[in-house]
Amino acid sequence: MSVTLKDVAQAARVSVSTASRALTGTGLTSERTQQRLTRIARELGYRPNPIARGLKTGQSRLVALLVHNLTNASFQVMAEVVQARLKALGYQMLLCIGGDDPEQESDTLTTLVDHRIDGLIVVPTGKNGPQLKALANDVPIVCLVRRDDATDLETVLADDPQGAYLGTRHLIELGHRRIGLIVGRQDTTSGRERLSGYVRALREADIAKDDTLIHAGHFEPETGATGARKLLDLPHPPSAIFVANHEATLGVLRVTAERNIAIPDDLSLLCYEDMPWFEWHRPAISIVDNGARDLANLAVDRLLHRMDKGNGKDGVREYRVGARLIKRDSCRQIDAPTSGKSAKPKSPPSKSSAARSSAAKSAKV
Amino acid sequence: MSVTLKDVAQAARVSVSTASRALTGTGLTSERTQQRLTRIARELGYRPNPIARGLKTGQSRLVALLVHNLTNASFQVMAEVVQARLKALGYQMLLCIGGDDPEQESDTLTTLVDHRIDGLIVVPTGKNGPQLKALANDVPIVCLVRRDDATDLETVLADDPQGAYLGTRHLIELGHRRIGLIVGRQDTTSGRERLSGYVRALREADIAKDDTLIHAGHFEPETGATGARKLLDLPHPPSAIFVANHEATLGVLRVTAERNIAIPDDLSLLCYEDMPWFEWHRPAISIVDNGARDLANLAVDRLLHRMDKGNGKDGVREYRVGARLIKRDSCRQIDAPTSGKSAKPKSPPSKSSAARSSAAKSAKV
DNA sequence: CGATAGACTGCAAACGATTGCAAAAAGCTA
DNA sequence: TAGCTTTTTGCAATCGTTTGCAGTCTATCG
Repeated sequence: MSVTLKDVAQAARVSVSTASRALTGTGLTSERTQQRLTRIARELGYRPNPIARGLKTGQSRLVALLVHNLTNASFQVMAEVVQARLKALGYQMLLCIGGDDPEQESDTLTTLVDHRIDGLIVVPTGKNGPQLKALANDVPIVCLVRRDDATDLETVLADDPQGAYLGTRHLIELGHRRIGLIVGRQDTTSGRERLSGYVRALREADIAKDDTLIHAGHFEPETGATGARKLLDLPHPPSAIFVANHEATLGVLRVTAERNIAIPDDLSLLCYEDMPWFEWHRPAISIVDNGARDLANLAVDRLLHRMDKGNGKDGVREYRVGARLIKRDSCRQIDAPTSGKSAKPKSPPSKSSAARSSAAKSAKV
Repeated sequence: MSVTLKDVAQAARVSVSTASRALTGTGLTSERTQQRLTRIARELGYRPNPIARGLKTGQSRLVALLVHNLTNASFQVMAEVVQARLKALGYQMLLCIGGDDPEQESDTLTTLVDHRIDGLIVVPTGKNGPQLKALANDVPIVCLVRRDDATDLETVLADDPQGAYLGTRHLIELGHRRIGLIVGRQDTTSGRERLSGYVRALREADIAKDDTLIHAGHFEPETGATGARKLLDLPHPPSAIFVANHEATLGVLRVTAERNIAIPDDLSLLCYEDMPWFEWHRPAISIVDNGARDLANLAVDRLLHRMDKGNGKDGVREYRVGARLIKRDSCRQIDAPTSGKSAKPKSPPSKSSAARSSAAKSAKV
């Protein structure tokens, strides 16, 4: 069907080996034949067959990215970054969706390695440590966003302890003392670390940790709904909720909408990881940004390094990418009942606050 | 490194060919050897090398999906559907992001075909017709969402004329006479067809088409912003805007927010294609749903058919998937100034309306 | 019992590239 | 021009499968 190296060689009246050497630019052919062959190849429209080449060389020029889903904006960004970087280097990205499901992850992993991918960036479920570890002997692997504790794979993580700390501190500085936390599964790195950041900020401010204010659950909108209901039904509900579980955000919003809770007047809301529309939402939603773009870039850097310099076990195994707070309009200053903290007023004067309340009422419809 | 067929054959003391036949289940081996070999293969952890197999058979068990981006919720859904369907059949999905950029599309296409993909579902930019057409000889291709007019490829389209018609009619039924339209590039099928649906609804209602109310532009948020400004700055601005260009939605929202325009009180807003958060937005945004899931499923059906039954030029070249209207809260009934149309009041009483206006003001901050 | 069909199996040639090794060609020195 | 080195080239094996063809074995039938 398509033009093969043999065709090119025949047309040029040289052997296939010479053709190969000329076209791959090994420098083992004379300048003249090289140029002649490149010309002929171009004229014939020759395109090397990566499959055949791969069989011989053991490389596929395929790099896989395995994420949980594509609804999460961070994963979207990462996919786009990884794709762009790899493409520039002549690799094709294989984007796989694992659904945070260990079985699917395991399946996909074997398929990928079967296909002799040259490298893999994976957001691990954390349940396939042994498999990942074994695979890492065959192919360079970099973990992203989550660590798989059963492995010692090179891992690029968001600075979740810091991010959660920053977010919590922000709320504290606004005068909140009862801060609800909705967070991810505690058997994941990110879940645990965000909780720890939250706790640290509380401790620093001498606020007692109240376990009834903490809701940990799966990475699903439903978790947010359940959590929000639980928190809001408390005898003494929180004045702010920190949704440190990205997927849960929609669930929380649903509940506040259902109950006509005005944000930020009745409740301050701080979320984790951006979504493109947070900025346009009214009120615009404040977030802790996990730096998805940086994470992806660093992961690619590390992977390329491994693919290039060998897949050995070198020194650094863990990289952290800084988180930062993006203040928008979903958190408000509250009148600190007793505390003597210096509180620069940040939210607009009462007029606006009143307007906001009525907005909340109108939303009842 | 890994276990090859040869190893299995040796362990079983048969020839490689027998091993191959036994394991691929050709039925050309005795029941006994077949079972024995499967057992041994399993024990040894043999996994066939798709590269080697591909070289011989010309198949890769790779199917590519080429979309513009991953921010568009429709593409997300499609990617997930396609991935799930293909995986169940033992194919790996290659997800590629083309950015609606002809050059990138062209690049990606050649790479994909080089990699001997078994099938391709593509949302074409429309600028690489000849190439697509040529490629279609080598590999089954199905176009999705957009048609490439320079080809006669099998294409699965949303019913955009109908969708735009439904949306526009909805607004008309609510009493709107001046309806702004923000729509995509007119050199794309979807762009043209949505415009035509809009026009048809207008004509049916005996409303004169006013070109100043129509803004066509690129598939980008910026288009929405520009369009919204243009429309709102009109001496006699529209009472409703139909954003029939999904990507433009955020831009429109930005402008309405900037200008404190209350939706739906000051302006009714109807959008095209869902986003997961439209439902949670206040007001929840009414949309015309393009049926992304159905589109993807149908595209997979058609592709599998081609891969299975041969890649010939059969009868039907174009499939349409119905659109439907999803009413939420961003469009309101307006007092028809003169028209005698029967108008069941749908929007809440004035009290709420007033509240909503003040909500708009509060958003100024 | 010998012939013959039918079921299995193995040999060897692909698939399209890469690559070690040795031969041929070219360049250089004397 | 012979002799030697240094390119440059070609042969052939190889990567791990699949598959046409021919050969072996068993069983069945006359």
